[in-house]
Amino acid sequence: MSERGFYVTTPIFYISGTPHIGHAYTTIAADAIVRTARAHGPARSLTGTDEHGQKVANAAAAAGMTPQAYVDALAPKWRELAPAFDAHFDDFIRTTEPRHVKTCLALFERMREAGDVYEGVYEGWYCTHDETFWPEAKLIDGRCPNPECRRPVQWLSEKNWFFRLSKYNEPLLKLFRENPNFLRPQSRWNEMMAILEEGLEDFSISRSSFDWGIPLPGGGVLYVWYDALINYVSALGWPDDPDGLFAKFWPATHLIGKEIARFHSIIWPAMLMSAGLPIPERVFAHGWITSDAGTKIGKSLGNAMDPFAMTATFGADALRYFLLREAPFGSDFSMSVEKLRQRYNSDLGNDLGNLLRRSLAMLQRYRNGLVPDVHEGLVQERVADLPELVRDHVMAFRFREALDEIWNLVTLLNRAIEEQKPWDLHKQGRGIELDAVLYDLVEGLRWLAILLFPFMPAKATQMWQQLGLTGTPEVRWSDELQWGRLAAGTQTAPGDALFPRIEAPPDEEARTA
RNA sequence: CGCGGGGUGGAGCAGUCCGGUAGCUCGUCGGGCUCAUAACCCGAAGGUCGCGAGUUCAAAUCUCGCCCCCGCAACCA
Repeated sequence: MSERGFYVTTPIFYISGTPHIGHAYTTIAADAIVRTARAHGPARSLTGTDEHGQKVANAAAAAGMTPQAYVDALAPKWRELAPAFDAHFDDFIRTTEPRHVKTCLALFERMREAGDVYEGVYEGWYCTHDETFWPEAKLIDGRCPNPECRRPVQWLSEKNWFFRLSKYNEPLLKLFRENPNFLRPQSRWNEMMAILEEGLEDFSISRSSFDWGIPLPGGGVLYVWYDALINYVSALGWPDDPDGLFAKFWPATHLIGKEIARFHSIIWPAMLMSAGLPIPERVFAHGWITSDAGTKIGKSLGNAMDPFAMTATFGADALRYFLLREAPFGSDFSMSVEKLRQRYNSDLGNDLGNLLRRSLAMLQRYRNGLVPDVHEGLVQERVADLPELVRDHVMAFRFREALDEIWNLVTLLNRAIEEQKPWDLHKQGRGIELDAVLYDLVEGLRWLAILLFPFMPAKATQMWQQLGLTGTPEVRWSDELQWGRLAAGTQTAPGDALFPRIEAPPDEEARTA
């Protein structure tokens, strides 16, 4: 890694929504990647809330509150999201904070100076109920095309600021063609290329029909999406950059859901180009989590799995593991409490948890829990290239592949026990061979704790402590993933089962919201 | 012609871009072991890779057509 730090962001969450498994997914993935990056060099992560827009204003009015009081009341539930999943973010930004307002206005000004912001008339058929403008062609019998609405629409027009997005059509095409990795996975790249090839149109970046937004000098407020995207640089202190964060960490890696790929891979880069700032390093749009029936998880469908309830049953680390191991990152996948339970029992309980327990139990029984002399050999050879493999996978968002590699070590150690049969070595008094196996096991487990820390920070720390180590496995990989760092004579401390078996499927409450 | 995803052994999925003995997890069956969370290890059974045609020495993979499932088209990550 270069001197420049690694910077990953989640989208900022729309404040009046309800946290669901999808938010947890993005949050967890961002946390795993930043923890991995931090094991190699400086790294920073950001999440936050998107608090402007007419919907928020309306909801606040309905609740009899000012918009500010309303968002202040809702912000805590989003702050609690990350900690509930053992995720740690270096910063949490709210779009109502002064630092964000300042940055937005500065960026707007830059774009205007560049000649990319101009005044125009924003008009179209408007459905008051849905708060949406519809193109003429979409209307059905002159009414709102939303099947659940179908109300009459009215012609609205207001004077607003427009962003000359069309000017960046060619530069964006060039970007996509020359740097296919700018947007991953491939399916999203294809989709966005199609949009670019169709041609981009300028769009309105301000509103004058309501006032819950960032006020512009000449009147009106910024369009909520325009304002929202800027959070990624306002959190770094641009343009003043008092702490040098922008210089050190920009450009970012944006982790998003596939439905907002257009905003992050087309509009946002265009805005940055206009302002003369570097575009994001990469945008990765992950897939959606669906229920067993293959239907999308969403509050409106009434099938949202409550991620908080799931952590109550299985623990945050198990949920983290499941989400990152179950499917290739980027595709949709379905989840259920039953699937989670199965993976929990087989991968975590049987393979990993049981490995730790049986290893420490033998060490306890045969060597009073003291780590024997360092043994170099086959296991050492086999794991030599593991850290690099895992790191490369994680940094390319291949979480599942990273975990597959790590699990190869789990299997290797379990197999080593079967093949070496420590209980026989003990009975036969073959102490040197017994020490060799036992060392391979505990040192292998130490490696596992370090490698698994980004995925399961709490459980990896428990492993660390049972191995008799102090602190946490949050260490520099280049320093600590050296075979033989586990010192002879270390007193191990076997403890509770890492992942106690969960037999009965949890009640239905855990799977519906 | 609205957009997109998908159809691979009992279940869930990789593999498809860059053709070449069809792989993983779970489950099932058999065996081994007894350190361990009835866990672990080994082996086996089980698939004409949705259908048809084409290209090719060779197709799950490329081309064309068709069938079926699902999501989006509502500011839901």
